[in-house]
Amino acid sequence: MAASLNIPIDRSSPIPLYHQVVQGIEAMIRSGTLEPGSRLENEIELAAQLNLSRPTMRKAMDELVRAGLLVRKRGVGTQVVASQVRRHLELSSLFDDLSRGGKQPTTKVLAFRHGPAERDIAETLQLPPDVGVYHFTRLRSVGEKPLALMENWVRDDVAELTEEGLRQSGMYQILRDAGVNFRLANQRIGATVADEYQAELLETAPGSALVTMERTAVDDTGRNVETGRHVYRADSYSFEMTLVQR
Amino acid sequence: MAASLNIPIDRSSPIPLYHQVVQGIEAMIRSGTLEPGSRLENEIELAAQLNLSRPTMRKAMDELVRAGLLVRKRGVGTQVVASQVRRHLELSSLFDDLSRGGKQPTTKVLAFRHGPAERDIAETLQLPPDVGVYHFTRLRSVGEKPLALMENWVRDDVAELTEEGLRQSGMYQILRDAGVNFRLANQRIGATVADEYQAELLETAPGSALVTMERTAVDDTGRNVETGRHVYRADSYSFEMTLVQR
DNA sequence: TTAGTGCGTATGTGTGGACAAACTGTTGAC
DNA sequence: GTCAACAGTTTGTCCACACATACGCACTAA
Repeated sequence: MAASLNIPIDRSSPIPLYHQVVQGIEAMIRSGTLEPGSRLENEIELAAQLNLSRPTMRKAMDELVRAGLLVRKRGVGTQVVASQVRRHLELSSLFDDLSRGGKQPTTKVLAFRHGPAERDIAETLQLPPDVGVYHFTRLRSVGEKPLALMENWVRDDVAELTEEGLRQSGMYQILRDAGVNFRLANQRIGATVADEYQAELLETAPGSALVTMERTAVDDTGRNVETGRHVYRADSYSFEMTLVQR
Repeated sequence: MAASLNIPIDRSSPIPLYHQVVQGIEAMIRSGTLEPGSRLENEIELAAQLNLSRPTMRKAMDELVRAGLLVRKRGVGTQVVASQVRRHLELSSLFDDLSRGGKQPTTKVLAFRHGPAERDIAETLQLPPDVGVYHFTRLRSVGEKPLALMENWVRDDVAELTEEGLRQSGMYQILRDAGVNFRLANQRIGATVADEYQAELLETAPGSALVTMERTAVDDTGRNVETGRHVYRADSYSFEMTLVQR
């Protein structure tokens, strides 16, 4: 038996119709109203039920297929994916992640400098000659437990950063508030073992495992705004993601 | 000056028109014909140049925006992203990755078993009661250099696996050849340090850093086909990806 | 000089229709 | 009884059109 949708569509809302449908179906899947593995009515029928055109309905379903929540097969139909799906790895900061998880992250600024960039950083960020960088190192903890040691470089023509500001909130939040719209980031995840310096700060033993992450973030004007090198205690942090076949 | 496109469109090809455009633009960007940061003509004009409708043109550009190669701004136009963009982290095996990189991966099967699943594995794979698993451990090397130690479980109702087959090619290749269409995978990346067993096999020192990866893969019918726990030498392997803000 | 207004331009959203291609189950021939 | 051809269903692709909305710039008025 194919499942119908019962989603309120508000045509006066500023939220696009297809996105209202996306939110509605996602809510039904995550709440269990649409069971894993169940089959949906065909596109034409669903569009008619919600008084939408088929292209609009399809656009909504396209997004859900990309997100990995639905699976389509020509000549057969559309199904809800059986396994639970995490949200796609997002372009967010550790601070936001922890905050959303109900944790209380605290930040200690270990070093803070503002000036011209070293050559390798200037190259990584593709900096014009007259643009400098903020360079700072932070220790991020949850409760009393240190979690991450983070070194970052931010070009100084996108926002004004202060040591005080970095203590108060996440770097990404500050940059977003300053009008930076992040678009994408190149990221590399690896592993290393703690040296004495890292071990002392992270309150772990030298030689214990650390997750390493290097990231360079790009804004909507195509500038490389920020690059950083982070290490995380492996016993407290790992990267989870859902990969979707295209 | 806004850039035009010069892409051959073959309307008799089985490849959809919008995908031909995607391939064409991507090729122009990667070859440098379209320079990073350069602006494209507007959608209407580009569609006209290629004798396509605007929706088709937009669908192509949508994909490139999602892939992080283009950036659009309403009222302004479409630009090529300045920084170089890696391909999105794909649902592929280490074997494929190495082969594409021109390497010659070799595989040693350390253990191979076929039978009923342990309870935690049965739960992870959501196995029906009468389905068993293949359980095997492999050592993957490039040249003489060991790179990864991989333990996997595969449900036995999707394909027939043999020790010999696993020596010859990658697990994903075997499963694909057997008609399994992978759709998505949940994956977790972390770090650990090598114990004596791992160190000996990977020809490194106990206590050296290893990248860990756990993955469960889902096929297009929604079944959890495979799960595995891998460790990689951190000095030889890391995970690279491009995150795209949506 | 400067702040605000308006207009042109480009992308964003939504509709309707047409035909193609793939999969499934059934029918019919041998 | 087996297998191939066929028809029905459903998603995939493509087009033409209309209107909404955001951005940037030039012009205007205080």
